[in-house]
Amino acid sequence: MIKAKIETACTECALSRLCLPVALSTEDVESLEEIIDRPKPLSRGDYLYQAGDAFEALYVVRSGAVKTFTVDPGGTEQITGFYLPGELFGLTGINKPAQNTTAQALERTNLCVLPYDELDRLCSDVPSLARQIMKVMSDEIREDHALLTLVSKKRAEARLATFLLSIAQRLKRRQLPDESFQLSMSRSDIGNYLGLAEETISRMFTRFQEDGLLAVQRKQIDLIDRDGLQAVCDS
Amino acid sequence: MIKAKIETACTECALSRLCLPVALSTEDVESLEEIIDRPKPLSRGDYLYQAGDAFEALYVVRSGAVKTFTVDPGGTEQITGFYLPGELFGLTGINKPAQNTTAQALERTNLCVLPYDELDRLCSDVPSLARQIMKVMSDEIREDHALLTLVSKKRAEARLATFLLSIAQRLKRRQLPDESFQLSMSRSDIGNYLGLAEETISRMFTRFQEDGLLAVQRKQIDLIDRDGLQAVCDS
DNA sequence: CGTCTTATTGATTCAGATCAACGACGGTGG
DNA sequence: CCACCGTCGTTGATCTGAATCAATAAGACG
Repeated sequence: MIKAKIETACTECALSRLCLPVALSTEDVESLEEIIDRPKPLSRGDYLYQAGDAFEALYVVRSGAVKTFTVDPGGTEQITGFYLPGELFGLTGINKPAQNTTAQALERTNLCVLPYDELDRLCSDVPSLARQIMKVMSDEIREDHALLTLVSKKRAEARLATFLLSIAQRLKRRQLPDESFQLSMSRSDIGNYLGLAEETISRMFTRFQEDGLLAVQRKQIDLIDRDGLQAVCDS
Repeated sequence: MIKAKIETACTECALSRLCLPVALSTEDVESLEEIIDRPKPLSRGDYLYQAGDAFEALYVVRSGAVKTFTVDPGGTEQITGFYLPGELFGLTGINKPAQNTTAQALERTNLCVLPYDELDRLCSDVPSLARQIMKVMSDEIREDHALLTLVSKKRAEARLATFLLSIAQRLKRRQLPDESFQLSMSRSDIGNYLGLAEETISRMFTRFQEDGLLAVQRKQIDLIDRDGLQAVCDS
């Protein structure tokens, strides 16, 4: 079957342990399987949905990366998350009339799409699925609180060091290289996310490099001294 | 019945329109009713639960006020929310081994306690209850994102003005006085929440007063020029 | 190969933190 | 009921981290 490469079943998917199926029986995964859509890959810059769109689905990144952001009434943009392979997003739309977030691909990206009305129906039959969704939501709330602490209480170096270690840790969980990787987002995106100017991000990268913590070449990052970076996180 | 005053049923409760029962049938509210516990009032400073405690329940404020906060590995405290009458909290513990948040009463406070294992069982029978909990969680995520934008992108005056208008709006929804009210949290708590020093909060209060936006007497706040305050939010 | 975007680096400014001192409540016990 | 003490809030002076403004450099892409 030609579509085989794209239509990887959940049961075959290397990410399934990290995704929704984690708490489900084989049988329940098969029910989930039936409602999942795997659309054609998105290109860098493509929107998955925009603020104001009807809420239709949850999404899981299979490959590539996605950012989500809100725009407040005054036009201020705030990036609320970067999503890497195996990560579920789109939860802010649940039971809301419309999306208030926009989601955009940061590079060529493949997704699993979980249409929400069918997912919701499935939740009635499979309580553990509802429970798993709630767990993912409560994880998201906790992560948001950690980010708030970072942005509200830590200095610029600590913010960037924490960000980099978080990316590395998430790559590692997906068994992707975590010492040497490509950032898919711009300096300006990182700054927006961390509440810093893009110039500050640049300067911090330079400083980390001078301090022998990492090697930077544009978007390519090589972690050299993780303990050192970890120490910077607490400053 | 002597306990009548404390044991106000959900169906009688003025807050029920704002609380979980909003999406439930009378019958389902009665099921919910059966699992709700209404303990004796808490005094200022009492802990509802602390980080590390087992996750046992969700909570609704009936009167008084509660703050929740996290403490990161380095000991940094971050207040993650203030909860007023009718507001549900405790969601970060769902499907987690333990609380990572601490909840503390800011003044004499009455609560409704929803034991989670029973609530979870009820969710299997009443899909709209699960849906309503998910909605509250996704609300919380959205609010956290709004707070992140506030802390990461706005100046001190805008942060405090937004905070005050948000309190007023929430009081109004509960039909409580929203022009003239008592803040139950300290300057230091407000500063912690908004990512500012307590001295800065003090100075902003003074400035707002000089500008004729409000009158402050210690914890007593009287809003004078809401449009003016609103304008400060966008600066 | 030229153009456009993204990143880097430097100079200067500024908002808010920090340090320090004082004042005003409010709770407690005599 | 009043006086004391401790906490909380206010105000002032100074410092500093990061923003902003400005210019250049380095890729990316057509």
